[in-house]
Amino acid sequence: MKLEETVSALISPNEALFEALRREFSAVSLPRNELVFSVGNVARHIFYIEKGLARMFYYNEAGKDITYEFFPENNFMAPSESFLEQKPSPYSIELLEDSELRLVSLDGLNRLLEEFPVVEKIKSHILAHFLYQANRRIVALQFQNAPQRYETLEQTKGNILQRAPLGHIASYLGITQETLSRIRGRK
Amino acid sequence: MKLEETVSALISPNEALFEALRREFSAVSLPRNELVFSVGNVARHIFYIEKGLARMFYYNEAGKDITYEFFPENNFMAPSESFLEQKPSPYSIELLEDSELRLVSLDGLNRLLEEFPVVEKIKSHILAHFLYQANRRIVALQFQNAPQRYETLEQTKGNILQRAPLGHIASYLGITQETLSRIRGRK
DNA sequence: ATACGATTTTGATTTATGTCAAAAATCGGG
DNA sequence: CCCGATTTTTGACATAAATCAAAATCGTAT
Repeated sequence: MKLEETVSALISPNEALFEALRREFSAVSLPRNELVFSVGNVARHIFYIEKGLARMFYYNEAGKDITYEFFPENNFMAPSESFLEQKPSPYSIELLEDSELRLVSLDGLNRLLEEFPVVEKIKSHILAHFLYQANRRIVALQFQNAPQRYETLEQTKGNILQRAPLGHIASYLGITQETLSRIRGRK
Repeated sequence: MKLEETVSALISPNEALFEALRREFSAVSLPRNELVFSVGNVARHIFYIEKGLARMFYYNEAGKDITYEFFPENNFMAPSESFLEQKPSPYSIELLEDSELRLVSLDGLNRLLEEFPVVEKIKSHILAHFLYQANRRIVALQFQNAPQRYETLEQTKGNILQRAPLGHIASYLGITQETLSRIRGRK
């Protein structure tokens, strides 16, 4: 079970905790194109993606579909602000491949936190990890040009390039798909 | 004491904890232009800025000084990844105004965490807050044009516009100072 | 294997923003 | 209060990337 492995890497293993995790995290297999969470709702779950690929996206003022982030297997994924603050999310999440997910509800997470205070550390770790990713993203968007950002993505999440459609990758990079196609062409 | 107020807003107050905070967070007043932390070092402190204004910045490959973030009074501030993972930081922090800071060392923080497990919650809160900020930043940089980003900054951190020099604001927005000057001119 | 729709590429043109240079305004120390 | 240094503005031009349009390619269901 991938979730267990990820958790083990964060804290010293503990069988009682693992049992609780198995109890609180339900497993579900969903097909490609499934909308796992949709805009306007309050997030009621945190997901862990054991297999497959998902993307979180939003529609900008012009109504354009913009990919905010990709989540390949072995990652936690959630509209964090919506989930933690229990407010409506501007983002949706959809699957780009047939996927296997684990999900925990807010109640489930709170039970875990109460029973195993060490879970707060896992939470910190996950948040910190999200934050580092976001930081790198900002640096890239702030002062790299399009080919450099593509290069950066290739280095950090190379497999996404083969797995996600062009348009999604382009909006993730903050460019149009025509520009991305040209960048690819020149290499 | 501002730090206490901020902490009180996050968890239910507790005099013993406050006393420990006073013990572990030293206070220091520093003048404008002071370099509080510099690139290449491993961060040994987390700062809380009670009064004044600071900025975190880095030099990109072209050697250009780029402002990554501004920290006005009543904010926690740190090269988080460097501090939490104890590795060298690509960022420096300098004061843009005479400031009053509180700072806690990693040891100090660990003592607090051990003595008051609830501090882990404060940590999660702070990380979550940083993450939300970063998320908004990414959305702005990903698909807003320069005037829109300026507008967004005006709405979210309007006072910075009067307090920080043009060049720093421009690099924060991912544009040149000439472009920023023109945006201001047209309004 | 074929055909249709979706995705990607290519081309021509426009636009936003960068670059380089110099003038104007502002700031801070003596 | 004044002067040199720094910061901001303005101008002319260059360039990266957007837009609009159409052609080519790919993937999938029949």
